[in-house]
Amino acid sequence: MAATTVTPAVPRPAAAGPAGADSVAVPLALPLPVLHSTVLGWYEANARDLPWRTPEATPWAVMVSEFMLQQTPVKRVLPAWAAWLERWPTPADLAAEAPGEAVRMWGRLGYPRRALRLHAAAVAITEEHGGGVPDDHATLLSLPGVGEYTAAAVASFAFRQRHVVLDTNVRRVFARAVTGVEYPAQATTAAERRTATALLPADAETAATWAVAVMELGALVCTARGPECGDCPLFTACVWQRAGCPPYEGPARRGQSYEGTDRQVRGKLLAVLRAEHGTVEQARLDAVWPDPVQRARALDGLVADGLVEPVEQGVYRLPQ
DNA sequence: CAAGCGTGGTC
DNA sequence: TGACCAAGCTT
Repeated sequence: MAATTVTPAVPRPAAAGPAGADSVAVPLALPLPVLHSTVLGWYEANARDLPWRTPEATPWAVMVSEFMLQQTPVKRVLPAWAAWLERWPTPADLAAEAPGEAVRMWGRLGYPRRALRLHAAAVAITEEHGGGVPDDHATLLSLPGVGEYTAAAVASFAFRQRHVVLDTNVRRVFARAVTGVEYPAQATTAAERRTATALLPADAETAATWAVAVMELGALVCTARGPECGDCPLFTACVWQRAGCPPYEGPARRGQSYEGTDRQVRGKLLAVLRAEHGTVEQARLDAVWPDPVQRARALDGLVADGLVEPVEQGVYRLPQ
């Protein structure tokens, strides 16, 4: 079958060259409609049964899931998400509480600044947007803790709109299937965005399902390590596969050291504060880490971030 | 824009 | 076992 050339949905300015000169050649050996039906069919048969994907899931429930899923695996999010929504079924419910309660409820999901930002987003929704999660991308993007990905995800998944949803899974699927490399670059490029735009179904409802379907393919089959190419619906079309699965070439991908870092100390300090419902004396915090310099730096950082509130000299608590 | 930000699991 | 990974955001 001949390779299909896909023209971007949003053409570049004419000044960039003759018409079509800047079109994105997508050497996927599949016509676009076949690509769509292949991935959508795979999704229908293989999608996980996740609670935030059910018709009963409110936009707020979808938004909470997106915050929690930022860098945290689905398995750990599932129970936390259910407990969160049980306690705070609407943005107003969360906004009515102290930010420290959000931090406490966040538990051990990691990156607790997300809890603070989710609380701040709930306050903004309640005070500035009539209590309902905004349905347009730009307004979503203006909320604390909502970046390009999360705004597109909420608009797409909760409101069934047509958006390019580029997360780490989608980027990896396109890197392999379309570009023919094992891993995408560290930062999202304009070329990636053009490719994703070119492949997005025209119909909004279809595009919304397409977005979650490609993500799911990346999460379940086209994984970072040990992809199950034998189970992949794009096996025969995949450019990386056709090239013989060449290994990643490029700069070493950044590792996340943790042992001995300020992050580890912050985690230990905050764990003490989370477990204590009142105030905490300095001595209890001093017990979590031997180095007083690093300990002080970590605590200062938590205070600067608003995750910890100094009450008086040597006494701290979660923010009220 | 590269670096910083938690926590747990995997190979 | 240490490096890498997990639906990113902010500065």
